[in-house]
Amino acid sequence: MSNVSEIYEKLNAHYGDLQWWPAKSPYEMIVGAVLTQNTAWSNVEKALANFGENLTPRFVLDASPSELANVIRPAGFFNQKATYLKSVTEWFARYNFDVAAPRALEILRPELLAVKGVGKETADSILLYAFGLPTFVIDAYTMRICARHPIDAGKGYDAVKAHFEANLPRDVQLYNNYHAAIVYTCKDFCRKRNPLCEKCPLGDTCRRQTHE
DNA sequence: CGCCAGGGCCATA
DNA sequence: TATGGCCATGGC
Repeated sequence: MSNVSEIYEKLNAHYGDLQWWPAKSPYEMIVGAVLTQNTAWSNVEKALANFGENLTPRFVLDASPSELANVIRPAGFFNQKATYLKSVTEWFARYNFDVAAPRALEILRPELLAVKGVGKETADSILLYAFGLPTFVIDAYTMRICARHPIDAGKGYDAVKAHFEANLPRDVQLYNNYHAAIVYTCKDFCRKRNPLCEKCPLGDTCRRQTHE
């Protein structure tokens, strides 16, 4: 029984089965994954809302860089992200903007990592939450949980990802739910500024019981 | 006012 | 391979 699975049991007991990502469609999920890079989700929501009826691959591909940048302005880094959205959408076009057909993780992940603006976290998020493939997502929240709890996951994205996957059944629903629960936990309790360790589902194993 | 947010790219050593 | 600078908005 590893700490990885023990922590999951506690999170699942608190949050239940989330089966998550705040998006109405796979393409919206992909756009959100890029827009949320080092950005508060509240700002991503504003940018997504700015698309209106234009949250489509066609609009993103056809819009001028400055036009697209203006739409996503509230999400920050808008010039970079405009080009990133175009490049990831061009990649998605290879698959007819369709996530339904069977895809191999071993093919899609290297392809995504070769896309400008798609790093490991964004790639894994897209693969797990849009394509439904079993790859564990590591983000700043996951790193924070690892730092505050007795999880000897090693250092760096690849090591932490490998540690989680090695200690869990290779299951898409589980990966989805686990990462979602980590995000909820960090937003609700395990915050950087005002952590609520007393009420946190993981409070009993937290190394940071006291607030500075 | 400063710090932070669900990263990633690029230059440099 | 591993840092550091850079990108930028909005909430607190």
